[in-house]
Amino acid sequence: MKISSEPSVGGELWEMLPVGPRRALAQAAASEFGKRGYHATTTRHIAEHVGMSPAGLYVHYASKAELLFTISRIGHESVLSESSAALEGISSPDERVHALVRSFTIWHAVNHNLARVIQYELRSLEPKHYQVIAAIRRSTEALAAEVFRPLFRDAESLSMHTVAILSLGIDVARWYVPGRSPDPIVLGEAYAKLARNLLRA
Amino acid sequence: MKISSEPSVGGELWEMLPVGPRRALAQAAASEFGKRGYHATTTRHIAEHVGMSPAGLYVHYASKAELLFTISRIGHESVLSESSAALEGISSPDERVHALVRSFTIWHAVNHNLARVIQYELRSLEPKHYQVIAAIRRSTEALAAEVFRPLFRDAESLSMHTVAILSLGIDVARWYVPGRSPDPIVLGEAYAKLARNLLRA
DNA sequence: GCGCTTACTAAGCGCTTGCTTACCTTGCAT
DNA sequence: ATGCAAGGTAAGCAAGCGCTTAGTAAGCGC
Repeated sequence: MKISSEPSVGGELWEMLPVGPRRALAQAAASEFGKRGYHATTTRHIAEHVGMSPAGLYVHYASKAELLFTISRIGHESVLSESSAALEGISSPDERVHALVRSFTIWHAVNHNLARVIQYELRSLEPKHYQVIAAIRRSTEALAAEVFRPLFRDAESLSMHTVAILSLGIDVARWYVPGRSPDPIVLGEAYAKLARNLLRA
Repeated sequence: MKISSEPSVGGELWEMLPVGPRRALAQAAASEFGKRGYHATTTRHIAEHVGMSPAGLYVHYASKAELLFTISRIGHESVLSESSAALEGISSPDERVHALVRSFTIWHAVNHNLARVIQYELRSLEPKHYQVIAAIRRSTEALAAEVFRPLFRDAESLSMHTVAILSLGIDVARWYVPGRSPDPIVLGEAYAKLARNLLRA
């Protein structure tokens, strides 16, 4: 049943936005926010990135905050859906751990710029936006905990190991440098093995 | 020889600054930068935090950037010295790994606010300041690699495992919440065991 | 007592910020 | 042909920013 659509490592990230200025602005904002941080990035930076006047941005987005929200939502939904997709058809607990960690790590390596935004700019979201994002994050964490649960007895130990393994993937966004760091797929495979070592207590 | 001075978990962090407004301002800035981020924090926030007028800050620091540099340097030097101190008198490779990870993790949990600044505001440093900070970071990473080296054959594997284990400690700064998260010492002990599991390949 | 340094404040300057306004095209249904 | 919505620009506004200036008050050596 996986003939027509392979996982294809982060291809259709921006597909939920129409081709055109709305998508281009979101991509530009993701790039700039990821490089400089939300508060250090000006609307003029973003506009210039797409070759538009500063005012042109407001034809497509109501505010800089809405741009951050859009980006953050797309990123979080992508992580969740790719993690979920990676588990499809896999039933062995060990293999499920492997598939999840591998997918999660690869996502943060391939999309390290966007990952920085969604992981480190949560506090820059407006309260109403944050609530929406937080809900998606809870789903992702719940999915991970569900995958790791078969390997644990007590909830406390499960919780700590879940946090630790997600930490490994998330922190990739902080240190990953395209040229100097390992290939995403190599890294994902290595981290998946690391996680399985970590989980045999 | 350890009669008078125990490690004492992050006690003398600010002692290199004289008691008084200079120290108070640094602590206030660390607190505000950690909470809101460097670029979202204004000099008025910091001044208000110590009950001073916005202009009073500039009697003790030349700029907001110098405040960030001072904080970052103190934090990085503290991590390095505490990590180094934790290894004193320990010769068994396994125990050295345990001591380092334990100390590193505890530091990031106890000082999670300052840790956020030193780990996530590197790009906010001015180029000249960054060079100084980067040198300290290289020392810390070298220390960690030295501790892990006895357990590895090839340099590539050592490098990846070093990054991964430091990731665990650093990412504590991102998610740690004083009331809801484990006690720093408990967490440090747990993560040290995690790291030893991780390192038996 | 005097002069000088140190620590601080009130006021505000120059600049940048996010965003708005007024206007100008272009494409297209009627 | 024409009316009009959609997408863009030039100019600029109000607010907030880091930081400076001018002045005050207290402490201290002599």
